[in-house]
Amino acid sequence: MPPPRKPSTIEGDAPAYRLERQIGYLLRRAHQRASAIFMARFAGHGLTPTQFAALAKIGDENEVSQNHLGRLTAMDPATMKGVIGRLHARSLIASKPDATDRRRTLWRLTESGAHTLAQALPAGTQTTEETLAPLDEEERRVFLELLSRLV
Amino acid sequence: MPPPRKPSTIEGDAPAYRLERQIGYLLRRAHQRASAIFMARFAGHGLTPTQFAALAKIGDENEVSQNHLGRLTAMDPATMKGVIGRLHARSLIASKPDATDRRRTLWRLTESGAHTLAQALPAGTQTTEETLAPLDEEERRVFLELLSRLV
DNA sequence: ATCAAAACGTTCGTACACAAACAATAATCA
DNA sequence: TGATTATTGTTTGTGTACGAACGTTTTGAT
Repeated sequence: MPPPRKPSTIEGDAPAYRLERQIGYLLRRAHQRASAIFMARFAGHGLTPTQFAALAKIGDENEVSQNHLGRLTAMDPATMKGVIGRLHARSLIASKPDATDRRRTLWRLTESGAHTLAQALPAGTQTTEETLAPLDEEERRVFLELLSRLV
Repeated sequence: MPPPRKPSTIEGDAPAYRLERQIGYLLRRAHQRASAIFMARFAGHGLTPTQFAALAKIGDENEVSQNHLGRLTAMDPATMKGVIGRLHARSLIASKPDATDRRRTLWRLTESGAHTLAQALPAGTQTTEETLAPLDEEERRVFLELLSRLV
């Protein structure tokens, strides 16, 4: 007669639900690590990942409304408001009302913002490089391909 | 003689830095999506991803100190404090002082917490399933393998 | 046994992330 | 045109995430 099955908390018996196998958990940890690498690389620039993303996209677009920028950078309006506010407080961006839509505020880089962005851009590339360091070239390609399909 | 390279902000010319190719950005978006799926699946249980992770690990460990639980679930002490506090406020967990180390607080599931965890566990598995839906079996295996090496 | 270093948990401050509700404006369509 | 619907941006509230500084307790090295 086999020994009775013990509850999963007993030593030597693996739990049924393995946290470290859930993608949600792994994505959270990978994102934590990527953010930490980013913050270290950008320490001298004083930019967070979302602030840098917003700055880069404003640079690309030249002029963009707040909600549209949120869609371009995957931030909801409430989050965007905060990010914009902090960039604006540092005079990295400036606004003007949209001439044809009085609901909109258009944002663009200031000279200082363009300068900050240009200075910071290499750190962006380096961050991706360092975050992917555990993988070789082929693995990186595959990983980015699969990750892109999960967003 | 090739045309001169224009600055990245000019129409029709792709920017040098592509936000949507940076893993940090992709990880943030994938994590956002995974969290949204989690919250939908766990709406009836009233648990966030971190709360569920903590509950599951306390269940595995039977009895665990606050900082140790933080290491098991990838939360720093300040974050752990908040998560523990909310679980405790709902009486899903209970504490007692560690007999041999007066700095420590040991946490365990209450009956209600064990019940809630048991009820919620299937939703955990379903969340991973739904989050990985865009990938086939082989792709999931590869993705989890690579992601595990990036945490 | 003592003293320095480490670990435990707390507090404060800043920054995402998002639901929900809201006023103002614009777009749509009957 | 006039009413309905959608979009833009704001506010409030809750929940991670983490740096930094702190008091208490334990550990380790001398």
